[in-house]
Amino acid sequence: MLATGSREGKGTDKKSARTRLRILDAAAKVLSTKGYAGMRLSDVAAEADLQAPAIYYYFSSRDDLVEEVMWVGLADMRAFLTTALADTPADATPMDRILVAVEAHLRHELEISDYATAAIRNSGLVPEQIEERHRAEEKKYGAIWRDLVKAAAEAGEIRDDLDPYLAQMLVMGTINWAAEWWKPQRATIDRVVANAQSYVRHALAPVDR
Amino acid sequence: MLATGSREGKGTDKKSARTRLRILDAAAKVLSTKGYAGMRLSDVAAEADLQAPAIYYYFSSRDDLVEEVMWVGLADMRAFLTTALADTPADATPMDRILVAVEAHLRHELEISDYATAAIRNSGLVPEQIEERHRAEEKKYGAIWRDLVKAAAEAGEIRDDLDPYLAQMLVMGTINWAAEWWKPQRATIDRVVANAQSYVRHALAPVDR
Amino acid sequence: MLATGSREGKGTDKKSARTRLRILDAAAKVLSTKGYAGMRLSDVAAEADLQAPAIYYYFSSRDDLVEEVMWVGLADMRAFLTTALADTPADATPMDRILVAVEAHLRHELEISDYATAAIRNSGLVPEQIEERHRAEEKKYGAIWRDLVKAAAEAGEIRDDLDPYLAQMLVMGTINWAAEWWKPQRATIDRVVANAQSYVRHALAPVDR
Amino acid sequence: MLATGSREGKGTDKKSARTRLRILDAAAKVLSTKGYAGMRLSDVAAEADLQAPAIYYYFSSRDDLVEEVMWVGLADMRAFLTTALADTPADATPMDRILVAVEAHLRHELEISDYATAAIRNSGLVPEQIEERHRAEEKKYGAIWRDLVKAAAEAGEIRDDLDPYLAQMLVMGTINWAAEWWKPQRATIDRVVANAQSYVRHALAPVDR
DNA sequence: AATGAATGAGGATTCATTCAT
DNA sequence: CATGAATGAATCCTCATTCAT
Repeated sequence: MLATGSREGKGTDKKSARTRLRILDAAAKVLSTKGYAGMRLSDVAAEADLQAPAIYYYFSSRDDLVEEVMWVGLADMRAFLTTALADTPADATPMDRILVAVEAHLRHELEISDYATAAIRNSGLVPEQIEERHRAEEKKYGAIWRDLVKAAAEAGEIRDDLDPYLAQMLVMGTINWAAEWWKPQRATIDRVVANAQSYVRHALAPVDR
Repeated sequence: MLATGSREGKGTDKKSARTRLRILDAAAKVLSTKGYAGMRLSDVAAEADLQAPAIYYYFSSRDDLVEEVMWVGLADMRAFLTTALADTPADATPMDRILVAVEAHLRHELEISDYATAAIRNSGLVPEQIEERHRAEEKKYGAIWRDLVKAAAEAGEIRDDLDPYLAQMLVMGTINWAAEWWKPQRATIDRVVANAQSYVRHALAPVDR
Repeated sequence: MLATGSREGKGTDKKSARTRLRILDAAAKVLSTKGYAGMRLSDVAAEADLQAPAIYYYFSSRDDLVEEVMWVGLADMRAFLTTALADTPADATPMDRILVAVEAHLRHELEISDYATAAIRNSGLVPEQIEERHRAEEKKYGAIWRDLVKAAAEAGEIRDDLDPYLAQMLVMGTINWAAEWWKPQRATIDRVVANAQSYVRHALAPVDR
Repeated sequence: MLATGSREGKGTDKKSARTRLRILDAAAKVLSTKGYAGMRLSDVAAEADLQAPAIYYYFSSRDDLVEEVMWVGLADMRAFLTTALADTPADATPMDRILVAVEAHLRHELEISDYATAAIRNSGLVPEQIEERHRAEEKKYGAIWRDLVKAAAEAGEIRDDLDPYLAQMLVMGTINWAAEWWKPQRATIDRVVANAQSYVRHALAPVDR
């Protein structure tokens, strides 16, 4: 659905690039639904409306395709988050920035969900080789959050009884898990975002007195 | 590690029952690591220290085994939670009970992790047939939480700006996600529990005034 | 490297004919190295410095290409041998003529080796259809040798204890096998020729008395 | 048809060992006919009268199977040759021993032909990995011949104008090539052996005077 | 109660071949 | 004349499952 710019040689051009993207989208969808081991190339091909061997014209192996989906999932997420934070007014407090991040993460996860869900859900299910490179990208994303939490802690916007690392992980759980339960019928994304922001703010903030 | 009683015929006996449990434990372990589609019977067999065909003496199919692991995962969790709540002093507030539930869930998830993680992680990855029966069991577990949240909301212990359903889901995310990141080296379970309880209490509670 | 005239329409012209030859040369090389079943059109294309589908402009199928290589291999060999024998002085003995043939065969095999090796090595490995037409060509080549041996036998230049047919086959082995072991580093072609001639002459000739 | 003793664990016992051997025999047959790249596991399976996947119960991969066939081909040949030479009377001359070797090689090649032909024909057609290990075994076999030729040369039983290395190669060609042309209809093995021995003796021996 | 042996149904991947450009 | 894109027919290999013992 959205892939950060163009990657690799073969076809930044027209038809070719679109086919490649169609395959990537299809893979993201299947991957987020069936998981790494459950993704069959024939499913991906059907979803992309072509024959399975055609995939090999664009990706050298199944794992190559998976890796790119997961990479795109995280990279797009990071790009989205980075942009959102860059757009934050200069006078925003560290906690404001955390809430901006919560919104960005949720909106991306629930709207572009295929890539993001694929990346999130298959985190521990892929073979070592993919895992490693994925882990590296994951670290970069986590680093942004760590900095956000750290800044808030130093500004006294996080309660003393919370360990910054654990706090960060609990927040990630709060928002990552949404991919598992959220369905459009249950609540609008706007409502989910509003609730999650309130939930997270109070979860972290010192008690007003 | 712990399976709530034995269902079905075959083995309430001694050796037989123990082998069956060994297989179940092995399956839980593999299932929580590799996911539904990635679990091979030969892996399970190796982990249980026997040959793959032997599994068929105790389970009629791969899916049957998976289903039982996931069922045990949830059933044990529910039993554990129910017991914990039953042991709560009569004068405990609804919020106190929620925090007891947070602790029970986390301890079970992180200590007995294999069954619980298997059940949690594979929630959306199993085939319809299993999914359906699992969903039914999941509902029962969710109902306990729904009642806890509802009671707290009616007692005015949950902020007005939170939708009870969404609040419940956010809490589940907070604690379910721990299975993905927690490792003994990073923090003791006691610390995780304490942090999560504080996090959840403040996430839900009305602002002190 | 050398193809006896151009058969078929397509390209007696310049560039076209050259490309066709480049493909044929490439196929000969790959065929002599990897064998019939191991020859991939993409290998041939790479060797000829073009894309695989381009081959179809010059040859109607993979087998067609193979067949032509093998045919050229034998046809060139026969042409070379025929020329060499025609150049033999009128007073040459039948044995002299055999030794001329040994030299011609060896030089051609080891110098133009690709086509010859391809033809020799894949003799029994190609599908029936090709095999049959190849066998016919092979017979013509074998006929020359049969006549050479026969003439020598009738002139009393071959020992009585040798069966002419078997003798011919043993000679063919002596010289055909060189394609398998000969490498420029080990010995010059001149030395191989000299040794082979001596070897064959004595192998066949009646004992001096 | 004949494999030197028992190799590896799985089954030196009854049925299992026999099935394994049936597969090996089948592979040798197909390999000698179609060549490395042309050998399909389904062909082997059909020849061995079982389903293709069953092969994986005995061999871990196609290449593994090929390698064992080729190894057996050479190893059996060497064992056969060694035995034949050991049985040679003490007063045999070096040339006598060469002729014994010629007979042993030919008989083995033409009678057990599948393994031997497979090993001989596919010498240059297999992938590097197999080639390397095969080459090692081939060296051992070649060493026996080198010693035979060397001994004959030192005893003055080989003409001075022949290079020992080239002479050895020419002999190998004489006898190896028989696998390509010999068919029971054309001549008995006894006749082939007799002709080849006479051919080789005179090819190498100094001229009587 | 458990295993060795074997099978059948897939699933990834390769490759000759086609076709529009 | 040649290529990029795509396809269909294999082919290797894996894995759940069966069955005789």
